[in-house]
Amino acid sequence: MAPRVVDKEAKRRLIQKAALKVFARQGIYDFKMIEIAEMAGVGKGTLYEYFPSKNDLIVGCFNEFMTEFDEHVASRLAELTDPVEKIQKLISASFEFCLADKELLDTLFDFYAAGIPRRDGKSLLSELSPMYQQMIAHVAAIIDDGVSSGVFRSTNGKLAASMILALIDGVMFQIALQVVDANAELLAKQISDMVLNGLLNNKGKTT
Amino acid sequence: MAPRVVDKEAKRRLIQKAALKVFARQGIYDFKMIEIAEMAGVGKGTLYEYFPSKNDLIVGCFNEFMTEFDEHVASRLAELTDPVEKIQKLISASFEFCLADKELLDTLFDFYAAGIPRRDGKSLLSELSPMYQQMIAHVAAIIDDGVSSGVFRSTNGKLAASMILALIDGVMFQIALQVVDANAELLAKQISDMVLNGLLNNKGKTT
Amino acid sequence: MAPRVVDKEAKRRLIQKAALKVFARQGIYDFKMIEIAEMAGVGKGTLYEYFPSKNDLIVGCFNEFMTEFDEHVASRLAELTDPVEKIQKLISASFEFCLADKELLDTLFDFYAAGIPRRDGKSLLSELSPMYQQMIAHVAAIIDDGVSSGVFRSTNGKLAASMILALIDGVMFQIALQVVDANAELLAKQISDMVLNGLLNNKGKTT
Amino acid sequence: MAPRVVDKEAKRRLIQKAALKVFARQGIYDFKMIEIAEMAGVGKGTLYEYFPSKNDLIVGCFNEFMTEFDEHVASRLAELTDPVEKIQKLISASFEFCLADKELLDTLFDFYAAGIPRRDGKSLLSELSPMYQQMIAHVAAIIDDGVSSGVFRSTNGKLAASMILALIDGVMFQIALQVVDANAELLAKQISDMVLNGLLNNKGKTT
DNA sequence: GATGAATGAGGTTTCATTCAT
DNA sequence: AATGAATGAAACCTCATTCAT
Repeated sequence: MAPRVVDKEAKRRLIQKAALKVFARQGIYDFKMIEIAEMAGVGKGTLYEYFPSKNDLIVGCFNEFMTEFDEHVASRLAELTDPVEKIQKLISASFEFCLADKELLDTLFDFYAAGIPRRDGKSLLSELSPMYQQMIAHVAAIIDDGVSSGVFRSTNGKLAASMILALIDGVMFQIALQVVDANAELLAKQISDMVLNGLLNNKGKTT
Repeated sequence: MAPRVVDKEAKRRLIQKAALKVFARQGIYDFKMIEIAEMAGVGKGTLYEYFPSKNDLIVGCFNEFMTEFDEHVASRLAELTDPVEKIQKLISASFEFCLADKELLDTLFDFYAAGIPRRDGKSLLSELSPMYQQMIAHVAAIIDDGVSSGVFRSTNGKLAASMILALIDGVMFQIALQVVDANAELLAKQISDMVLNGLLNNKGKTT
Repeated sequence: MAPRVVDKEAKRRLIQKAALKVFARQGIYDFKMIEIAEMAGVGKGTLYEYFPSKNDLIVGCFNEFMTEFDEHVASRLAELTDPVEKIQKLISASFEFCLADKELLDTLFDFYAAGIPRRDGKSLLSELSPMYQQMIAHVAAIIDDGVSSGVFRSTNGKLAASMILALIDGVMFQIALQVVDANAELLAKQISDMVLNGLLNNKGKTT
Repeated sequence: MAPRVVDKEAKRRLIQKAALKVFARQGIYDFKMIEIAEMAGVGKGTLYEYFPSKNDLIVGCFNEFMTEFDEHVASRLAELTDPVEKIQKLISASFEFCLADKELLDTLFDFYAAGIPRRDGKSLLSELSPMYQQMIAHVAAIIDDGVSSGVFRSTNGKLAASMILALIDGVMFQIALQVVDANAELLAKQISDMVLNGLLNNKGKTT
């Protein structure tokens, strides 16, 4: 005699999954609500039971994406203590996550662009900036740690962290743009190499 | 016999300038044609004399942006011969250009996101991918040059070029996101440093 | 689970009825969609639920008109066997139908004009030509029948059928133009008389 | 020292000719002023030197058409005195004129439809109705003449005139619709035959 | 809770007309 | 007199959102 029980959380995720599929195909600006409804196999009205508006749906998907990304990376770094390993893992885990689902990657930069504060101070994804700031702080802590222990040369940890994340984002972008191959392992290795060793041929130099 | 004579090219640029201002404020998806017309001080119909459609206007502005960027960077590298200097100049010139006009920067990532190929192979800015590929090739040539002359350690030039451009893009994004300060000189120096020297404290090591 | 249930077919006809009223007042080229929406007592968007475009709405009304006309005439001829009676009935039934609703008549010639193939082979109402051809064939069969049975003098049935339909259309046009009175009975009688007896005073002639 | 002399009347006709070409291709509702300007090889502004508005251009072309038609028919009937010959000539001259220029024919029914008075009393070509009335009167006079002289059986001249013109219009329409062949001579003969002799096989009957 | 028919605000685009040259 | 660049009113059509069922 219990009323029909609906797992609201599950249906919400169903809709978000459908939305991400649509985003990947059309971007976050050109899709129609009906397309997501159809992709999810529900009625248009149902979307509004779970998301009060089109924008809320986009924001919801973005938040879900960021949460999962954070969790994924955090879980990978959990056991590590060596700063070098942590940086290497951060890079490889980021690629792992974003390349696991090609559709995510296509949408990532829509999210990124939508997170940039506009002249009027508004932006669709106003949460992106603080989230990004946190990531930088997190990585900066790793680097500062490495500098303290002498494994990294003395540098501004926050700035170095920025660079590392920038490099990851930039390469991810090139993958999405299809100007580099989506070879997660090779890229992660190469990035780690550049980040750690730089370009110059100064091995063995004594000056 | 002849009616009003106008410099169509100049007016076209006037409209593009106005469009970029509007893009910076509203993004390339949320603006209205009337807003650009008003910003440019012309009638709505006039826009359509110069750009056949809203999309063409966006594409036109993007092409203008890329052309100017290329020209700027090319002019800065023109006289240089040293690969290290070239890389340093590439980085600093990129920041110079993009930070000179804050409005451009806000729009850059809309352009970037709009250039990513969609599942159906179409994208609003289908020219971005080949243009980016060219930039990579150009930078790769510099690096290969440096490897040949022994100033850079042996590395895959194309991949390294990707990394450098990725780093620039990624940092630019963080500036737009307002998570790092828009200090062009400092950033360029820092990026050059990381690119050239890496993070590891290996000076003086002999193997 | 089910939302509002509506008889879509009935609403479609409602819209068509409203459209014909507007056509009668403004013609099929000068009306605005909002006018039909208001006449039908629905929202503008609703029109597009039932007709994908303005042109489709016009075409839909035309098809409805032709279907009803055909059905009306067919029903009137159903029981008849005598070719003379059939021709007379065809003429009178045509007038009956078109004069029953003055609004139809005003629109008929918009439809006719819109059915004429343009230089490029396209026309708004491309179905008119084959439909008309069928009508001719149908009437021609009646005439051929009458020629066989000797009640009509020997003649080209298809050509004679053309003439009869031409006469009906032409008179209908004059009624719409308000240069002859819309007296269906008198006109039908007069037309039948001309068609059957001609103008010449040759009764009693022996050669 | 005479200023540039422009034959305004000639240029006006040039524009009208161009307009009729465009009408034939697109109809009188779907064309654009620029199309006529280009067809005529003049600038858009020039059209407005000769016709104050788009509607005036249409009306001007229509008037030109009707004037030429009237003149053509009148000239053909000029020398005739026999009512039967006059009727035959009226029919053949009408076809002659309208089939001489296929483009005219395609536009004729746009003009006709545009001449039908709307519910609001307005119509684009308000002159059509009185002009048509005059034609009927003219033909009616011929018929009345024939009735007086005994060559036609007693009939309502005005009504018979209507029928004859209706028949001509109706057949012309079928030619435009491409459901009968544009064989002017055959059709004229056939129409004359039907008009004069009717369909019934009553030759030789003595009742 | 779920649905999709209905809606109308809103935005792109067209094009007749104007008028400076 | 001739022109075509500029204009903005006007109208089609879309689609997020609502809400009766």
